[in-house]
Amino acid sequence: MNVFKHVEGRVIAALEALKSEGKLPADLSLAGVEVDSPRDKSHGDLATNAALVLTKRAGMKPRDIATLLQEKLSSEPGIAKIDIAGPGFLNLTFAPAFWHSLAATIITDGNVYGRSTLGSNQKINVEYVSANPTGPMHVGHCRGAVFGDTLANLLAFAGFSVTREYYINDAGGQVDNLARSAHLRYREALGETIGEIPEGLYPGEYLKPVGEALAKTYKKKLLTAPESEWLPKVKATVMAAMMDEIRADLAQLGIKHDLFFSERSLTDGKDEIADTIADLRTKGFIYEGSLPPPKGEPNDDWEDRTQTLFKATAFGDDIDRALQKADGSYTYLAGDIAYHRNKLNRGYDALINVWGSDHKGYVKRMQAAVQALSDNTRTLDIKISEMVNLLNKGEPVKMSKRAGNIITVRDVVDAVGPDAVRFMMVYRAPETVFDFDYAKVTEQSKENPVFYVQYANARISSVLRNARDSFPALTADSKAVRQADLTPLTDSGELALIKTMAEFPRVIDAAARAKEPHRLAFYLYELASSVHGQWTRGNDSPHLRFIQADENTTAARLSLLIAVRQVITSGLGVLGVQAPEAMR
RNA sequence: GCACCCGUAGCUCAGCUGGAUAGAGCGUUGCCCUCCGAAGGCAAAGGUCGUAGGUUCGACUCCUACCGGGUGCGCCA
Repeated sequence: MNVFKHVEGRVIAALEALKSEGKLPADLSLAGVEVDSPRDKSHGDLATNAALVLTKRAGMKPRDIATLLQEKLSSEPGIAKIDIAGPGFLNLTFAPAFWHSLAATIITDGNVYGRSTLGSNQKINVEYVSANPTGPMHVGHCRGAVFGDTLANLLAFAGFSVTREYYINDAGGQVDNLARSAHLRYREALGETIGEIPEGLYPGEYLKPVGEALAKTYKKKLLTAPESEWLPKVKATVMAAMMDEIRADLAQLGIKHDLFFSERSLTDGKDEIADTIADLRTKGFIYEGSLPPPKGEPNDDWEDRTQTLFKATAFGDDIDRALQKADGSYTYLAGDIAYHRNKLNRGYDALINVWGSDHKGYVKRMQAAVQALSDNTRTLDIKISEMVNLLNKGEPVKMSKRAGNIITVRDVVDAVGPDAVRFMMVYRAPETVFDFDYAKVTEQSKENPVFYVQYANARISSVLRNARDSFPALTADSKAVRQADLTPLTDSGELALIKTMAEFPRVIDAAARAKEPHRLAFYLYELASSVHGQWTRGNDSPHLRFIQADENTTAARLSLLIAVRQVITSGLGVLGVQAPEAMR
C-alpha cells in the first residue's frame, strides 16, 4: 500500500473524468502529474502539481484547472479539505480515518509493507567487495562491502531478483607475490631467520599462520624445490586461507554472497578471454594498433608497440584500450571484460558494480565493453564508494600494509559491533569522502545515529512490555491490539507518525531507483525522531502517554506502536541492522 | 594535460526522477526527569545553496563556462 500512488491514481481518475465531461481537452496527456508530500506540513497532507503540469498542454490557467479538480475530488471519501495554493498546487488534507486505515494496513501487511514491485522480478547482478585476496579486509573495503550488500537488500525489497557476486582476482602476478610471501613465512616457521620482507612482497603478520600451516603439511619438502614447483602449492594454500578470512570478515558483517567468481576460471580448461576478443572482433571493435603515451606523468620507459586494442572510444571512453600486451598475454582489462561477458551470458537484465574510488578511472572503459558486448541492450551501473578517512579522536590514523598496522574490518567490528558499522557506512552517500572516527564509534555515543534508531525500537518494546502490567490481554500479537479500533488516535503527533510511515514505500522506491540506500537510513532516523518526540510529549502531557487508564485508548496507541515497530524493523532489516527489543 | 567525484549553517551532512518560506545532527545559548527508559525532548541563534550565465510557469536540483578541493590516468592487478 503506497499512499502516494493510491492518491495519484484517484487524482488521475478525476482528471480523466473531467476529460470525458469535456471540461479538459479530450486528448490531454497526463504525464508528469504527481502526488507529493508538501514540504511544509501546514499546507496539508499531500499535494498534487497537476494544474501546473497541465496548464501549458491544456492551454488553461493553472488556477482554473485546479478549481475543476478541486470540485471533482471534493466528493471523494476520506478527503477532509482541498485547498488551492501558491501558483496552483492542490493541497489535500485527509480525515483521521484515512490515516487510521493506513495504520491498520501496515499491521496487516507486516513485513510486506514497503515492498515494491518496481523491479518486477528483473534479474540484477550486484558485484561488490571483490577485495584482492592478498590479505585481510581493512576498513576501506568495509564501506563498499556494506554499501553493496545494503543496495542488494534494497533492490530485493523493491522487487528485483538479485544475485550478490564477488570477483576473485586470483590470476595475476600479485597472487604469485602473495605465495612468495607465504613461502617466506613457511621458512620462518621452520626456524629460518628471514629478516625484512623484501619490497613488493606482503609483509603482514597475517601470513604467519599460513606459513605454519604450510610447514605442518609439507614439512621441509618445499624448501629445496625450485619455485616453479612450490609456487602452485603454496598459492593454493594461501589463497584458500585468505578467502576463508575474507569470508569470515564478511560473515561478521552479515554479508553473504551468492557467488564467488574466480578470475582464473575464465581460462581454466578454456579461454573465455579469447572468445570475448573474438566476439568483439566480429562486432568490429577490435583492431591492432599502438597507443599514445599517457599524459601528465613522466613516461621515459614508454615504448611504442603494436597490440590488440578495444575501440572503447566508440562508446565515449577517452582512449582505446589494450587487451593484449606485446607478448600476446592478456591485460587485466581483457579478463575483466571476459568476466562481464560471462555475467551477461548468464542472462541478467542489469549489472551493478560497486567499486572503490581507486577504480574510478575504469568506469568508462568497462561500461563501453558492456555496451559493445550486449549491443547496447544492457547497462552496467557502477557505484563508486569513496575513501574512508580513518581517525582516532580526530587524529588521522596512518595505515600502511608494509608496517602491518592496518586496522582491519575485524578490529572495528569486534569493537563496535556490526550494527554500528553497517549503519554508519550507509549513513552518507557513497561518493562522498567521510571520516570514520574509530574512537567515536567505539564509544557507542549518541552521536552514532544507529543507537538513536535502535533505541526508538527498544522504547516501543518497553512500552509494550509495561502495558501488560495494566492490561494483560494487550499483548503485541493479540487481536485486541492488532485489530484495535483506532479512532482514539486524534493527536497530531500520533497522526504525524502514521503520515511518516506512509512515506516508507516511497522512500524504498526512490532509494532503489537511485540506488542510494542512505536515503533509507535518513528516513529511519526521521521516523525514530517522531517516536522520541511523541514519547517526550507524554512527559509534559500525561494524556498523551501511550499507556492510559482507558483500555480502548491504550489498545489504539499500542496498535500504532506495533505499526511503527514494523516499519523500523523492516527498514533496519534492509540495512542489515538488528532491531533490538532492549538496549544494553 | 585529461577524466571522474565533491562544493548547502561555525563543523559533519540530508534535500525525494525540477515544486511552495532550503532541513537535520554536532557545537553555542536557554529550558524540560515525584512521569511508560533523560541513551530522550523543546526553543533560540546560525544560509547571496562555490561564481557567472542559460533552459523553465518554477532551479540546491537540468545545461554551459569558470573557481576551489579530492581521487585517478598504463604496456600493473
